[in-house]
Amino acid sequence: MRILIVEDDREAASYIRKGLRESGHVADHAGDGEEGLEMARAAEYDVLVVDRMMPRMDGLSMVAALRADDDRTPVLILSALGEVDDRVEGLKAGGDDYLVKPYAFAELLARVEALARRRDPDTVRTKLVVGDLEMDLLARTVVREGEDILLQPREFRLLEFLMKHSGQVVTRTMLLEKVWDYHFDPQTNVIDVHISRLRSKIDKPFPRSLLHTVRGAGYRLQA
Amino acid sequence: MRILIVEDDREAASYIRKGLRESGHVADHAGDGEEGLEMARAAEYDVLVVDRMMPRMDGLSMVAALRADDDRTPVLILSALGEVDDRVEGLKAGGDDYLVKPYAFAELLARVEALARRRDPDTVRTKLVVGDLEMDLLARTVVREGEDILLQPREFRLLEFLMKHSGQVVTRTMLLEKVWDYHFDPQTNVIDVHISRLRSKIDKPFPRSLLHTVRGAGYRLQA
DNA sequence: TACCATCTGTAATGTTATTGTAATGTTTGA
DNA sequence: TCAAACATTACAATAACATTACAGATGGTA
Repeated sequence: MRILIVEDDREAASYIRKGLRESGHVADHAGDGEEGLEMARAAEYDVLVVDRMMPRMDGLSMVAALRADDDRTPVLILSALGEVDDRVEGLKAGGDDYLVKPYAFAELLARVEALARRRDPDTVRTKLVVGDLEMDLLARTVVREGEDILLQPREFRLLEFLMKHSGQVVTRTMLLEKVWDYHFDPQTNVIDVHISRLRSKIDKPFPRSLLHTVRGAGYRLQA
Repeated sequence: MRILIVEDDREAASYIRKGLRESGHVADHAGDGEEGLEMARAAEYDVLVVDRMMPRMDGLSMVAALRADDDRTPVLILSALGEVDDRVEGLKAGGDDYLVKPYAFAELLARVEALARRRDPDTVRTKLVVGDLEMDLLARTVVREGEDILLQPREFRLLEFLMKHSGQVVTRTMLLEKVWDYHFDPQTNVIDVHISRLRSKIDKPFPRSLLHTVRGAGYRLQA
């Protein structure tokens, strides 16, 4: 995600920037409202994080100017003021959310991501990618190294779930609930069998395997 | 909740501590900034309550040092000074909230709990860090100095427990109950064996060891 | 209806990794 | 210096996982 931070306090800005980058986003920085307006007009950002009080042009004026241009990029306003009236003022100026200093970075991150999600109704991911393995949810196809792989419906659901949680361990209980809709332990080895079948299709024909067993815990899909 | 009180006035400290404990929290105490910094680095706290003026290292310097480490644990600063400028200074140093003496304990409690809640509204702690040792609970991975470390399930549980109580002595009885689900003494050396195996993986290959024996008491994981 | 193909779960069997035990060695503190 | 506490090692039992074959269910088609 591309995020523009408009904040005159360089220290605060670099702190936010660093945190956003660590969470996998691209973050630019403008030092005041005028510069921020210019940058926001020049490039497409997914979210703007705007300090309320700044030299030259304050945050609210900047947002108002942007909205006058018909730019609807979501804006999170940062402010040291916390009164209800200030909050209302901030939202009236065109802000989409309002965060009062001091705030925890985790909260800023959560709000920024919420704003972005709100914009395009939860960014319907239609393609999943893990390493050289790709799944197209609409076409219901799976490809690895350019080779088409045919999966049975249950195998497809299983792989979809694993791909959506790639890098994380997925437990047997999670699989039973999310892939089989079982809410009890069937006392059989259904999972083992399907994992085995899936492996024979997505891993066996290729040099590097993606589906790893984490003994005592579950399975992990990882490049 | 785990809270660290950094306060040189022992009487004040024990008062706060007692109150926090009565509210169901675990509260540790450090007598000055240096000790506080050390303890905060060694263990994971949910909130730090830091007195502003202390011998050796004052509260603001301590918080600044912590932030320089990229430690974002929420900090409530206690101070006898009440001017607006002091408050700003406190927040600039990296404090998250500021409470002026004299205060009512109820207010301190409210603020501490608010800070903890604000930190992650719904995010569960998924990563544990002790020194250069990191554990990702979702991915079920352990890394030290950038090296991946493979652990057996029981070793993983053991280390997870030690990391969650880092800086504290963990007794054999605690380990038997929480890692083995034994509620009796198996009269064997299971723990010794597993501690040994864990050490050979997380400590032996590295210059500084983290897992220390506390003779007659148990073990302590500390940077 | 009968036929066929496809999909999925079960169960039997094979394989491997993990864990506790016990034997033995080492350190520590009184 | 001695006993207790802790550390290390090897090994065998067993629990966890993998694979295969098979059979019931389902749905389409003549």
